[in-house]
Amino acid sequence: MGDPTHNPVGDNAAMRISARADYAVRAALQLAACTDSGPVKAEAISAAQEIPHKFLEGILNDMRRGGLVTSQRGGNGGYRLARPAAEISIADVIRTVDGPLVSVRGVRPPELSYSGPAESLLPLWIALRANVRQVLDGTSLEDVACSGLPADVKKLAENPSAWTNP
Amino acid sequence: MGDPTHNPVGDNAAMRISARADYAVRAALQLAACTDSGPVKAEAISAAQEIPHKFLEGILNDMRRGGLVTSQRGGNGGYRLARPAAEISIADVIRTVDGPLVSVRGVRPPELSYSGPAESLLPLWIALRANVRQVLDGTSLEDVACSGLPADVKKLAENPSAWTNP
DNA sequence: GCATTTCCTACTACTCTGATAGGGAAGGGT
DNA sequence: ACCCTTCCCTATCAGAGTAGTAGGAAATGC
Repeated sequence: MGDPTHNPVGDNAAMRISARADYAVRAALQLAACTDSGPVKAEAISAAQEIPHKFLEGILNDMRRGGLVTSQRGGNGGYRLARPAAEISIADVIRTVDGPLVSVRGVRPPELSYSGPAESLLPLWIALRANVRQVLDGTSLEDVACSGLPADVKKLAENPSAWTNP
Repeated sequence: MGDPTHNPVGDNAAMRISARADYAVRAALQLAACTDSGPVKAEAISAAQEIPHKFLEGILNDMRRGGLVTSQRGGNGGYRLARPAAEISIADVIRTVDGPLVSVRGVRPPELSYSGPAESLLPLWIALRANVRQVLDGTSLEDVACSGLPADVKKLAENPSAWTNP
């Protein structure tokens, strides 16, 4: 008992950022960087960020439907951000391609209800979500691509213990 | 364009707490509550928290292998916490049944590397993870089951805007 | 030896993830 | 008018993970 080499069920994490979300954010950052040089082709983004290009096409399409980017077909078409990079948060991008930021058992925290000794679990999930939002809603594409992370986020990332695995 | 009724791809969230993790925490809380009354049967937990009992059995087993609970078979056997409830964090429980807290595309943040305008994405994920840890590592079973959430967590949960969906 | 309760293995149904393939539709240049 | 480029749409796929269910073997206490 108390087996120190215990490995959980899978090697999969409890809260995971999907490849879609990661790719979407990186694509958006690429668009934020190349701001005043006309539309950027999917192929260019795919090459710059090493994202499978057909997969990326689908993601860019979702972002267009979500109103995050606009597109132009033909000759030298491509994509560009629909709004200034400073007005698009990382959370906006993730929500657009992956839905709500945080859920528990598939439902958003406010829809949950617990009883007995688990009653205070609901406020805990709410606090967790609030903390996730603080980082992802509070950081814009411009912050990441150019001007540097917001002060509070930078502070979190500067703590060396934040970089170590459990 | 900018379709206001846009619904992402699935209705699934970006970062989700699985049913396993939610059940595991609630079961552990139930054990934390019934501390000095001998071992608690899986069936009792399952009834109290409305968790499918065969599913719960598997989860309790994982927690035993992970050294979080001890078990006793036969007559009036059951489960109890292996350590005092104040010394087991919510993160401990989740890691035991679901692996690492946060991952991006299946790998833990420190293993990632980004280039170009996405370079500052790594510290962002690190900050995100730090914030998740702050809540889940900083809250014990006892906090949730009896003594009330830690001050900083309570503060997060008291903000009304934390309770609204985007 | 018998009831109880944990422990183990296997199985199922379904969904999600991370892609790939092929072609159709729009736009621009000449 | 033509053609080339680039986005846009639909379909398909293999593999993995999720949430359970089922049946029985092994331990414990009376």
